Amino acid sequence: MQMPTPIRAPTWVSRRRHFEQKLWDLDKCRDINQLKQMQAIVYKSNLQQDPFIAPKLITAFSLCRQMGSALKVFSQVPYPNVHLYNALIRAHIHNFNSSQAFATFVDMQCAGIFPDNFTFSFLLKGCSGKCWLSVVSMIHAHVVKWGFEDDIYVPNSLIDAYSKCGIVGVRTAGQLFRGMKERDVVSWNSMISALLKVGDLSEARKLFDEMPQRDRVSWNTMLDGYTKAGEMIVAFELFKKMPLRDVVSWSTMVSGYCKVGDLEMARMLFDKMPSKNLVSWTIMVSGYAEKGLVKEAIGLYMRMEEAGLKLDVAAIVSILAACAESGMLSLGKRVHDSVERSTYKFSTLVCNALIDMYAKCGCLHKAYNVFNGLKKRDLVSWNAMIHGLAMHGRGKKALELFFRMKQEGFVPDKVTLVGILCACNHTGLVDEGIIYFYSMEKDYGVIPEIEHYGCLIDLLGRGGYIKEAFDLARKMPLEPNIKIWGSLLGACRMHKAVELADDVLNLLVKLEPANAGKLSALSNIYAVAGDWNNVANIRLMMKSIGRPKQSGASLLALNDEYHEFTVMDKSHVKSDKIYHMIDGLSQHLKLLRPVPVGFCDE
DNA sequence: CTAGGGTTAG
Repeated sequence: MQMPTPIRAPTWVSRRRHFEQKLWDLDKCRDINQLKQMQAIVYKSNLQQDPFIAPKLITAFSLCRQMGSALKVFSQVPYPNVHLYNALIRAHIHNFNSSQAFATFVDMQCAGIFPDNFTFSFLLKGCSGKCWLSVVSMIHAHVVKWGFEDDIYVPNSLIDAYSKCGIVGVRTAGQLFRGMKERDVVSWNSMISALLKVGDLSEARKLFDEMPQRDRVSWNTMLDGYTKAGEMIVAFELFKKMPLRDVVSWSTMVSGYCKVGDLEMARMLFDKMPSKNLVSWTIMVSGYAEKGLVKEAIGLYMRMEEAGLKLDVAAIVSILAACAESGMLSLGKRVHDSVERSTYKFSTLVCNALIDMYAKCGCLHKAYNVFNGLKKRDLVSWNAMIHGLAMHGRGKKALELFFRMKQEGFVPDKVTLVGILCACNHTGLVDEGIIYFYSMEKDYGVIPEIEHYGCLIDLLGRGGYIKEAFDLARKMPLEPNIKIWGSLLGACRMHKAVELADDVLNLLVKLEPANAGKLSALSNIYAVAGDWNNVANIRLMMKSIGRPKQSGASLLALNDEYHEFTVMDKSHVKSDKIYHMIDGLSQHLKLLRPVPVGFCDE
């Protein structure tokens, strides 16, 4: 039997349906040209005030970064309703303009439009990533006032927003959570994640065990909590217990083992993963790179490329950060090559990572090339370049750049000032450093933090103002950390100040009793000064701690091969020649300049 | 017939 020919709808019907569908999905449109076409159709059909179409247009424009057009659409509706206001609030938040979102919220109330539960969810989303406890509390008050505290979405958003406001916020979130009439899995997960953010593993675990049902996010969140804390044994137990393990679970474990330095275990899990994605590969490659395992890192990176995976911004940035950390220039260059072949070479984020990587690897000219070629520099770009120059003794150049960035209208932040102090420090500009430090709050509104104090103390110590450095460390409003004592110790050694080193010893033992490395540095100071009694004391102390000092090693990369050196290392076959060379070099340096800092600034 | 929640891995 012959099948009847299907009746085809006339083309105009299908075209109309086509447009209807398009209008329906208007808010999902992410292509600006298509969007403009659609807008023309909307205007032609006189639908620009349609209560269903107008919000969609606003959303679409905001997603295409066209806030001007979005605002225009809004202004053409004579009496906007809640939906339209909500759409505009969300549009501002999509464009990272929370203050405009709040302004819209105020406008809306002035216009006599009541907010609804959506309004608050959107506003709270605008607080995420920020630490705005007072703002969140204010929204919370409005939520109570308008009676939305029992709408499950709103308190869930509140928990999330509070959880980003430090320990106080998390406590408030906890109160809110306990007071909720009903909680869903999102409420529990948000609360667990909040507790983990402030490092309260045990409380998080309590909730995790208590919650009525757990989904994969619950398990993965808890797993991540343990891996971030380096608790790999507990993490592994949880991992085994999980009813279902997805890519995230596996990747979390791989990442955790990488972080604790167990690359073998990490690789074993990586190989066993049922499925891998870009993130998993990135974790493993970065893990190798961060630990300086060149062959493994590059080998895996190449396999990743062969597997046809295309790096995204996050992958590039993580791998480059790992390269910067270990000084793995070879892999960093490969990543740069692949960046050059992609559109990411215009990305400020990616270029900043490249600048940092090259600077940390000592390739200042390459860092500078990237910096110069950058179309849109942001504060991070300047900071990375300034810091890079500063670290390598090019303090004058760093300061020059600092003046240029101010000229171009950038406002220095705390990171910039660390770079500036570092520049002064590594160039022997003691007076300048002191001046910058004591005027940074007045000039740039940056209140000195521990890093800034650390720079200044190091600067004073190196400059021979040991007494002043100690006084500052004792009098500063922050608790000195191990790095600060370490730098004071270095200063004592450099200037043979034995009596002050005694003070450091007492404090150091209190702060970090097991840090045998610092103890041995101290014993060296006594040794230099010929105080053999104290040398013996410290050796005894180190013995009682029972952890021999792990000697610090220097790494030198030559043609993708790493050479490791330790103090007095004689293991190299040509070590005699090497030491001969070093002796010659230091003789030469002594003749050049007696000061140990500031030797290579142009 | 509109829209919303958690971000859990790099």
